[in-house]
Amino acid sequence: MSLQHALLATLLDGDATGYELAKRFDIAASNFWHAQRAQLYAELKRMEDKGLVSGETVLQTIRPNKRVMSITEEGLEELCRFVTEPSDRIALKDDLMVKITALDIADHDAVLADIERRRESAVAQMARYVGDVERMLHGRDEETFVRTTHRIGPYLTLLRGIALEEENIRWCETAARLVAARRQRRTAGRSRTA
Amino acid sequence: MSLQHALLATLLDGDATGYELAKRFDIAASNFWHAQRAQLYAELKRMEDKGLVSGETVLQTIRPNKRVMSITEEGLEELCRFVTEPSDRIALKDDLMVKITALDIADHDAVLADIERRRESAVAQMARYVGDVERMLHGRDEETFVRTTHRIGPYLTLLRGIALEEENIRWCETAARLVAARRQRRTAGRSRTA
DNA sequence: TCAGACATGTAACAGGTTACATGATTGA
DNA sequence: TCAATCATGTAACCTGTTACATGTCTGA
Repeated sequence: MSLQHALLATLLDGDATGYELAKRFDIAASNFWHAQRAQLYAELKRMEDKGLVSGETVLQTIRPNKRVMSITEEGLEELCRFVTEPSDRIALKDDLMVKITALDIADHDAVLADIERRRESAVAQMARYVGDVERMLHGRDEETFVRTTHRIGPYLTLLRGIALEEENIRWCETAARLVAARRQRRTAGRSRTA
Repeated sequence: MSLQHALLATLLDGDATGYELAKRFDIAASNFWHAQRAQLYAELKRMEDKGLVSGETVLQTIRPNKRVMSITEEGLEELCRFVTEPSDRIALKDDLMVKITALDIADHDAVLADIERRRESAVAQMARYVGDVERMLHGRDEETFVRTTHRIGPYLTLLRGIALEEENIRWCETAARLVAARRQRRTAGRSRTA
């Protein structure tokens, strides 16, 4: 299982509580992983038992106490080992594509609305990624950035996120066009036979 | 859960045994879903109990007997209902991106090899999809095809698969270039300080 | 002769989701 | 006043993976 590895990689950005980590993970890993908060707490506990992370309780007065997790030497080693292992194939589940497969037996308007929702969220997500990249480059061009930065990993995953969303948007537009064209045909056919 | 819906959609291509369905699913849904054979048998049984599919046992002599599943009226209705529902967000887990995130702490050569493997499988997968599209169009141009075919759903998911793989290939090339550039820098730095 | 296709399934385990419980503080 | 943020966690349940069991036929 590599949610553990995903969490270790996220901790490279600095120590965090489970709560903070969940939010960070949701942003930083949004284009390649997703996990529930409830899952993180359980996973972090297991990781602590294994010695991959260590948690320190910070007492607070007006807020509930928190446990700040940090990656240990062993965690770092385990992450290194994982990074040099060959990867599995991408696991994905896309509801919309199931609907698209069965599109022809159902109401086209509902599917068109669904495609439009997907397009809109892709546009929004892409804008976020573009902003992140600009903040990361901080005025430098890519070549300079790659030469001078401490870590290029997060930059590369952002590029991926942008490319993925662009592709998403393009596909949504094509699909909407073709489905709409077909709906016309069906409607025309219906009025002819009516 | 919508593995059930994914299976119903796959059965629109015709009746099938669990075994056949698993193979079909692996090909037709390869760019948006993946399921284990063991899971299908369990799921099909549950679907039969619900009345979404009906199975007929076919006795065979030289082969083990088989159960051919077909979608029922109720299954069709349930699928229609599902298609008009709004979709969830895409769920994906990509190991490689976790590795890329943590790339900077580990051996770059291993990651480069991993990126290259990903690129190669994307190239192969794309070639398969392109072949599928050609077989589907069967000499017709897109406009004619969309006007005359019985189902456009499978065509749209194929377009998506192709776009996804193209994007994959492009990203792999960019990432490999940037990681290689950085490895050079590191190696140069090392020899300077040695 | 050996791998792979055909064909179905179970059992054990690992991973993931949803709902619930608690409760103060802060900003709209 | 209402929703959101901070902060942690449990319990029940649902999904998904891996390994195992069985046995013949076909082609390389």
